[in-house]
Amino acid sequence: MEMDERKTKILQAIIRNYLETGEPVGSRTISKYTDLNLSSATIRNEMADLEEMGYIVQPHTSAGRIPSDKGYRFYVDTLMEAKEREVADMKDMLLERQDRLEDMLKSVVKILAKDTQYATMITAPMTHLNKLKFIQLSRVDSNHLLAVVVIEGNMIRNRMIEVSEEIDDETMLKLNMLLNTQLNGLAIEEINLSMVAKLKQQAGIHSGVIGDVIDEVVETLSEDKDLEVYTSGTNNIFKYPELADNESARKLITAFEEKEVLGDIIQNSEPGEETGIQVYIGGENANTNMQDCSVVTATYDLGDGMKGTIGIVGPRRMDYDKVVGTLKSIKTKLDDLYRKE
Amino acid sequence: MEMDERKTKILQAIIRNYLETGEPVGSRTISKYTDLNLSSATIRNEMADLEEMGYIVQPHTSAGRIPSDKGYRFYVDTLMEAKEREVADMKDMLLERQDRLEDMLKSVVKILAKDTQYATMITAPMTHLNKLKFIQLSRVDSNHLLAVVVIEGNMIRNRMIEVSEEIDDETMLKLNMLLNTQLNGLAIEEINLSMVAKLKQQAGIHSGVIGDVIDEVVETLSEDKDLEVYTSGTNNIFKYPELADNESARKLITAFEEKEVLGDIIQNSEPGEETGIQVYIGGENANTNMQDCSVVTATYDLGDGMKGTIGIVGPRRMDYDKVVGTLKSIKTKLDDLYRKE
DNA sequence: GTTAGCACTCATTAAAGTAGAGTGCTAATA
DNA sequence: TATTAGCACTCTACTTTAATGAGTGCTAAC
Repeated sequence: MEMDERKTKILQAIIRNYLETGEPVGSRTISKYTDLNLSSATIRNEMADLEEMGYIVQPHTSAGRIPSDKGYRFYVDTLMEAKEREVADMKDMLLERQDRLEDMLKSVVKILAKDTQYATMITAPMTHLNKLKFIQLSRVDSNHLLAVVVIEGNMIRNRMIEVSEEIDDETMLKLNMLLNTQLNGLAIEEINLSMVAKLKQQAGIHSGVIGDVIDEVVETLSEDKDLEVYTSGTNNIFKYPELADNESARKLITAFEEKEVLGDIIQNSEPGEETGIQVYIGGENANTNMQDCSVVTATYDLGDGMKGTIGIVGPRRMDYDKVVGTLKSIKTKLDDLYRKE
Repeated sequence: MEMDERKTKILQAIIRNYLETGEPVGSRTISKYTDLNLSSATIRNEMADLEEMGYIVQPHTSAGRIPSDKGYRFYVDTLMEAKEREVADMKDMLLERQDRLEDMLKSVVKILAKDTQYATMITAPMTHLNKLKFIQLSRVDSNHLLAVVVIEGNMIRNRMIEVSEEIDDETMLKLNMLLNTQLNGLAIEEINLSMVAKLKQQAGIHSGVIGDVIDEVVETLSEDKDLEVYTSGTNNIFKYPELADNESARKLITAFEEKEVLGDIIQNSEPGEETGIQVYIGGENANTNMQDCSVVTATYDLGDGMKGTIGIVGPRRMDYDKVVGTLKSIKTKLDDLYRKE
């Protein structure tokens, strides 16, 4: 049996209706809902077919139908019309362009959660592929040095280093020069052992300090592998009965608390062809805690290889049109934001 | 009517039992539970008295009694024996003394949540009373300066500053000198307008940049008013039926997501006499979202006026002995940690 | 002052009955 | 051949009723 136009229309009507109400939809409803002018009996026959094909299921005999994962998938792939949607407040916010990326991300998830009424998350752009732009070593007090590392894209990392020997101003200057001339422009993968040895040699009697510093720099650079994830609107899950029961809620809250888990989910999402947007429906999610819900992710790109991901988590019956539309719009904005200049 | 020893014993027995089971306790249970050798009828009479005095309540006629807020209060104030409790893992962790305070705090809440099975939170030590220790201004690229500010206690803040005019090395050196000689050792409150004016004057043609920098510095220093709060074990609330229903859970999750709210709660807690530990039972909580639960806070002190707060949130019938004991122990450890040296 | 005994209350649970939504199937219709 | 009206059937959700039992308050006896 294959999908004809009428079946498609009916399936669409079922899904649309179910997205709205959250109740199984019956044949009579569809008979009136659509402009097909078919009796409920005919619809019933078609629905039996759709069920056989696996697009819809019955929670129990004598209930209406609800979309299966396959049904949603069909809807998302071929039926959905996601128009870019303006998000209020977002525009102003992005125009201001907070100088702290962190604050910007926090604002984005927050606005997104408020706008969509789902739980949202966003990862800071990954930087471990990036290049060292600038290192500054300063003496804070007699036995503490401060290493500030700036990475391409102006991400800043700093680190206190304890030193046993006191270091005079002249040496500081020399060390700074050394570090900057040798390391700038390198990606972390390029900092290998032989280079470290060379640096240490050049540092002479201060090779110990240089060693420490480089260790710290490398660690600093690799450290954002446990990348930051910001979340918002977790409480929105209580708006959807299918997620609000004790067990599901616990699972989700746990997942949202353990940012590492979130990071995995969000990071493993394929960039998703041309759009950069991916939809994972129910069982399609790799993470077991997420198989009761749907996750939509969007990869944004701030240029210089700095990519991050936005994720929206809601019930299976989430408003895919709206969510995808919103994400498209935000993705575009973020992509444009830094690239323009 | 006043509290005699027998009433006290009975009240204690009721509370202990209720803390364990979460079920209203009846007179017969107490009659067997205690070593008073009294019949249930006698207990009933005493319980009627205790109810009249407001220490216990009946959910409904023909149910046993449960402690009222007043009852818990009495228990916490005079009946509880909180012995310091070792927390596994904690010791090792603190000995290592992560160089990033942030990581340390994250570990603490995590371990605490795992140990107590309640939801936990911790604030980073407040620094806004602290003094500027060190400022470093560096040129990152032609139109970006990086300001790194180190505060007493080695808290680091940094900030990118956009400048229109390019600044040469010599000027950078001068500006750095100027900033450090003039501002070091000052608390934020001491940086006033006349001082800023003076600095600008001294900076001559670069007064614009100096102005920007000072603005940023001041903002940077004040910025940790929206202080960091780390949380863990939020999902533990689902372990306690009285908090796990939809409405209560939503409230709590929301509170835990909005760190500002948490910050208020945790910050407004009185240091709590000699122990530094405070217990807020049910309605005693100022925040409306928290009135279904109990909150125990402890103020820790890393020296140099750097104080932070730990909070544990659980049901009214939380194991106060354990929680207070644990907090005492951790508080001591944290207090000692940095002070020793 | 303490306790045994008893009537009473009320939440909880189970069982039974009712209503209604929706289906599948059949036979009639266009 | 496709569509539809009609009907018996199914199953959930809700309401009602009854049974159970834990626990109380009170009284009278010890």
